[in-house]
Amino acid sequence: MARGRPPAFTRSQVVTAAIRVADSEGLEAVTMRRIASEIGAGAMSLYTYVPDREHLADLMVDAAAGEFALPEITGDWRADLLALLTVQRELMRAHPWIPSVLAGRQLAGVNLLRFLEHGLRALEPAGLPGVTRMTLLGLFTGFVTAYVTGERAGRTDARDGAEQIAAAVTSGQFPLLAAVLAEGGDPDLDFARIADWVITGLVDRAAAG
Amino acid sequence: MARGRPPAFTRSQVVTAAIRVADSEGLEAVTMRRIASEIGAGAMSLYTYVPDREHLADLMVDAAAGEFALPEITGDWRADLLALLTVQRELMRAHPWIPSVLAGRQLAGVNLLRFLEHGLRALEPAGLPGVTRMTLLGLFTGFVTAYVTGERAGRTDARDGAEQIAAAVTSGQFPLLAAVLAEGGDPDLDFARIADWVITGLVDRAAAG
DNA sequence: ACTGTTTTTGGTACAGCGTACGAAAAAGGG
DNA sequence: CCCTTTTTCGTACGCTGTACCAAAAACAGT
Repeated sequence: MARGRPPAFTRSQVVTAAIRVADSEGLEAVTMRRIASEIGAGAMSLYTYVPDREHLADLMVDAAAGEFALPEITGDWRADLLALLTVQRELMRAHPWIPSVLAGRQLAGVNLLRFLEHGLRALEPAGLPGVTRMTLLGLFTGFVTAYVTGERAGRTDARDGAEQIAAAVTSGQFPLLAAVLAEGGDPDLDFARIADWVITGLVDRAAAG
Repeated sequence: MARGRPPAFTRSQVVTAAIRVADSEGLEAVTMRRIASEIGAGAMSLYTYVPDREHLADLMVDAAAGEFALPEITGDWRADLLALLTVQRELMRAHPWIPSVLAGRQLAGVNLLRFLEHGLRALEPAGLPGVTRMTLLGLFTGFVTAYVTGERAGRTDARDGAEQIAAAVTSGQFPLLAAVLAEGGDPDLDFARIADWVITGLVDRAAAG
């Protein structure tokens, strides 16, 4: 068995290098040549392990998801879902490029399916039909994505697109926005609290029909 | 006044052409050369109207948002927010590439700020602090994005990544997922109902603290 | 030991990308 | 009529993904 020239690398090696580069330099730094040189391979050798660049990005997301252990199921669906969403948040905070790979698509890698299966288990005691549970889990992930995005924007927008907002506010076209920004106030809406609103609010109403 | 050679095109012309191409052939078909030839300009002439390709994408999102009129505010925040989210959904359905431009970032174009201002107005009767209102609106948008993404995935994944899911299901690693998929059942969770869960669930709990 | 067979490696090459640069063109002001 | 200002767009460069293919490296059978 094992005919042919033996592989000098592994798919996991490729994907891991790509994740490392994306984490430190952004997704646009992940080029085939760059990742190849990162592991000491020729550029074209990557194509033995990965069909193309787009597929590589998908594999990166799934591999990143695989880094995180899923919390035990306790049977308390509120707590279990909160724990799951907290892990998803950690995942996106650790790998800020994930939302842009996931955007507008729905991947089905093993580790992502693991998350989904876990969510279905957590939701079991709530007694909802299958389709509803699936839909809710998709929405939960959407919330986490939106929260993390807003969280990071709050940290960077202050320097980044601030002049655009400032101009808009001074223009007087957006009085409520201006008022809210003037009012300031610490965000201090911690993740656990909002996530609990989302979870409880949605599941309760879904159960009510 | 008006010194110098007069412009042969307008920024809006560029952005409109880019939107048309993105709508019919996807965002990756939006290249500088392509858009230029679309309006009959030389490739480099675009840079008079747009700083670079990334900025063009941002302008596309804002211009697309500008196509949609915002519904009247009635004072019933539940209905008003539902109407707003419905418009946002229409926007993303009309321009499926929007989520991938928005992913992981927070734009501040005039038309997007108009949406935000409108949401703040709709939320006024709910009597929430400014920061909370802002956060909720961000989450609502995240919900719409997730819903639309799931909606389209339901239509295309059946042909697209189905073999990946099928393999996972047959593997026996994901019993609950397998059960849910076997159970089938029409999604039939219409947007208005779920959006109302989200709105009411979140606002109620936010009001409760 | 030699000769297929099979697989991986990675160099070369190509089309297409964003865009820097600069000469030509087209307007108004003096 | 020329000077200044602005826009136009051809040319060019470095970078991208990746098709193609010869060379290399392993095993199987004789």
